[in-house]
Amino acid sequence: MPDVAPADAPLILWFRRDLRLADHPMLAAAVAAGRPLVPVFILDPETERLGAAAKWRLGLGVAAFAETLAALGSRLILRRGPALAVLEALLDQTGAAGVHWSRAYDPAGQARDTAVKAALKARGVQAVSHPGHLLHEPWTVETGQGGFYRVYTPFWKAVQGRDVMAPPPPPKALRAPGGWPASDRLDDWQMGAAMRRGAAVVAGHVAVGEAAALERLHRFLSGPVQDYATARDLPAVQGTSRLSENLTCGEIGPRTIWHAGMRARHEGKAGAETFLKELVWREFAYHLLHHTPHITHANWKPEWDAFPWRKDNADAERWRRGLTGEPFVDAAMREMYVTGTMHNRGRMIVASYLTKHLLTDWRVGAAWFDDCLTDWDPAANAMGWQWAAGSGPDASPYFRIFNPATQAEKFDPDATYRRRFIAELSRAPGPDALAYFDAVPESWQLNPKAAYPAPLIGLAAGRDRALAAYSARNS
DNA sequence: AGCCCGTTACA
DNA sequence: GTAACGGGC
Repeated sequence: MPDVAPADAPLILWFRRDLRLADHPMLAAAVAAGRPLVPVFILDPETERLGAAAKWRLGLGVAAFAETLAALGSRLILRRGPALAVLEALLDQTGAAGVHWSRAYDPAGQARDTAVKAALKARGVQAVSHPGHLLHEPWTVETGQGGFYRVYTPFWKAVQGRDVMAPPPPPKALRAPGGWPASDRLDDWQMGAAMRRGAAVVAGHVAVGEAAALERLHRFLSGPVQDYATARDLPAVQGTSRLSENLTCGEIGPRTIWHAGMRARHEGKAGAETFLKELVWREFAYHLLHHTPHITHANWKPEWDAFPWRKDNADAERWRRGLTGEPFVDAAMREMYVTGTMHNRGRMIVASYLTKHLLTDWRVGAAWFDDCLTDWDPAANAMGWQWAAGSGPDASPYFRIFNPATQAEKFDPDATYRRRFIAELSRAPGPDALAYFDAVPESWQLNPKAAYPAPLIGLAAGRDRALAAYSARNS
């Protein structure tokens, strides 16, 4: 639409999970428009619904981003309520010419954004959504037949040779409006309320903000990337970039990571290609989420609706508490409580154990990850759980059941990881193992001196039971 | 991005 | 005896 608003009418920049200055197409476009800018973060119902750890972590990101904006002579206005109502009030208060944001790809976010865009356009103001969260818009990657990809490897082949937009540089200054609209105080939002005791423990393991994210990227590419292909599988080793936490809040853009990874590959750094492939796994998850949004809540393959998953149950509660008696499983579950993240190897093992050995619905596990992960991502969590359960695309066949003991021998041969997180296995437990008891709810009444529990189910018996349930459904 | 068991090849 | 490999789950 033609821009007929007065020249000094500001633009509202609606920030969501894009809390950065660099590699930010929306911000670059808004700065180029030359108008005063009113950055806003809205605690809307969709954001309120985040899991405890994700919401707490997002709050830290918002605080850091507000400081970043302040250093540029701008501000981050905080408002709470349904997004459309908040934006309409801000439009009235500022006389803004329009609202810009970076696109969301999850079903709830998309539904919200579609309604907001329609309503704003009906008011006669600009409503512009921009790319930025992904390397490529999901609808632009197509198979030869014009469909979407269901299998990772062809997706990777389609994506690896594509040009990725060069990241726009960060703006040096942001033009302030003549006056600032009122802002809530972040502390009043209590975004960490649901974390209870856990926040104090997990706080020691986060790296918040754009500068911290870039530091992680550069540290990784200047060393650990060389061993990434093998070290990434060892949970006792810090062999990964750990950027998932920053990516999910948008404190770093995927295009920045892509170009840095490509440079490392050109420089002949071993592991760089494997690293790029992991970034493309994230991209693939969003591709699937866009084309099959039911992946978040329903079996991706509907024939799995007949499978007799157990709903939530006492075994699943033991799993949540890191008390299955299976050391690799419990170490990983406790790692999540202590650090807010879980090593990828651990995620595959605990998901296999819950869905196969404990025959429990993958949605029970996915819901727990929603609540506990500071790096929670709607696309990756859904794809990962369905991959593990066997109900997803490009999924492991059902019979691919992880054996936690075999996995431990292969990937944690000296038990460093298991002992790091399970106090009961050491006479002198280390700080991470003890921190678990400080992080969990007091109502669990856990104590590091208690005996480590016997396994919930034998590994062979659990495997046989899962295979039997599967073949009963297929005969 | 698995596991397990049977077979085979070779020390 | 044990490592490597393949097929079926």
